Amino acid sequence: MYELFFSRIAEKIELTEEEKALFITYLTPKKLRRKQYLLQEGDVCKSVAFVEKGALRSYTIDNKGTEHIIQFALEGWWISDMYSMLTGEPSNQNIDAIEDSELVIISRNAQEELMERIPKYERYNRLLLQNAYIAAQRRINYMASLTTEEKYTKLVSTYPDIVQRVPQHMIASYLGLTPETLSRARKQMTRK
Amino acid sequence: MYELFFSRIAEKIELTEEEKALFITYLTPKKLRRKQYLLQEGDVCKSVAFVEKGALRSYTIDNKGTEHIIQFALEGWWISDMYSMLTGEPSNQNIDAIEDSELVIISRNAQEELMERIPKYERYNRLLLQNAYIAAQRRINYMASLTTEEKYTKLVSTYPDIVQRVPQHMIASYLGLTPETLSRARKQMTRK
DNA sequence: CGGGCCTTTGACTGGTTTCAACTTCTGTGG
DNA sequence: CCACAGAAGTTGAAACCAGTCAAAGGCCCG
Repeated sequence: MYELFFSRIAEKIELTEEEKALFITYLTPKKLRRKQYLLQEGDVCKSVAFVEKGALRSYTIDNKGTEHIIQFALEGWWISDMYSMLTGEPSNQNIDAIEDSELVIISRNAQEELMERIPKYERYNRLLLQNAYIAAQRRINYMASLTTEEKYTKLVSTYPDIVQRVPQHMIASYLGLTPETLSRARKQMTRK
Repeated sequence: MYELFFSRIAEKIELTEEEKALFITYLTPKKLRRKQYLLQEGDVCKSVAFVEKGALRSYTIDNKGTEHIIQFALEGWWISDMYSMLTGEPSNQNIDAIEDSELVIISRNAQEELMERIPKYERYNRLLLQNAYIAAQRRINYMASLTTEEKYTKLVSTYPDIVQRVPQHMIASYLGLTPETLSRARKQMTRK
């Protein structure tokens, strides 16, 4: 249990056995069925989730009823609505499972305490956020500068596992396209 | 000197006088003229910059020669190419001054050492990154879900100072629009 | 005062969205 | 295990919005 969780942490910081034991007391496992919500719009987000197994997504729904996918999270990824968690305001996002999933949950308080008691974990989180921020900036850049085909190609090369496991209309949503447009772009590409 | 710098840090962590003194030994002031580069595409980014005064922007240039603004930084903001700094690879971004500016520079090494010696500063950076990441995610969401007019309106309400001080074609670039489209959108809006 | 940059405006083009119909796939219950 | 309903993906046609190209006007800076 928590194998992937600790192996991912070990990539960035070294925990002693005692620290690991302490860590475990703060963790809660959780299983989610496909299509089940982890967070619903209107709820306050009170934890972060690490994906041990499965696949989730976070998304918003605009006033026309269209979903906009903010993030996917496969094995080894973290997911939550940090804004809601930080401010205590109700979330405008939904998070649900794309496949049956197994998660490791850390509550907001647990997160704070862990960082207090194990400063290395604060470092871990800083590094994580740094990577997430860099990736987000890059995504913004791609959204503004790439053509439809290029966006899709870039996604395939960067996250092939996502493209394989996630339904195409969600990929389209993630890329800021309609399902029809993505379908047509893919067709175009196979002609080459 | 460094007034704004330390007052912004004080909003998130408390530094003792000794710590502050130590801090100062790691800081380098730098002035930039309007249009002067802080970082050019192809260079490796070796520091982060805090804006004491003035306004900067970071941007990429795509293969058609079009600029895409990634970020603005006014007084109190940080700016750098974190990816290049982290990896040591040449940057694909440019950073230059929109107005004559005064910066506080912290080199990559200084940054690391400061976080080692003053763990609170690591916390500060985590909090900073958290906010930056949240803002980036929100921007992605807005890019995908808002109309042209809504994007502009949102920017005006969120960062009125940016809209006032930055040329309109840069605002357009930041929003992922052409200058013409933004001009027309603004015209539409004044009719209401 | 002049030149260049920025913004605006117009006409045209092209890519994406929208709406609708049809096909294919999937998972759920009989 | 099959059948069938709903979801997902594909395709077509029409409408629309933003991009492109070109030109004119305005404004700031040297």
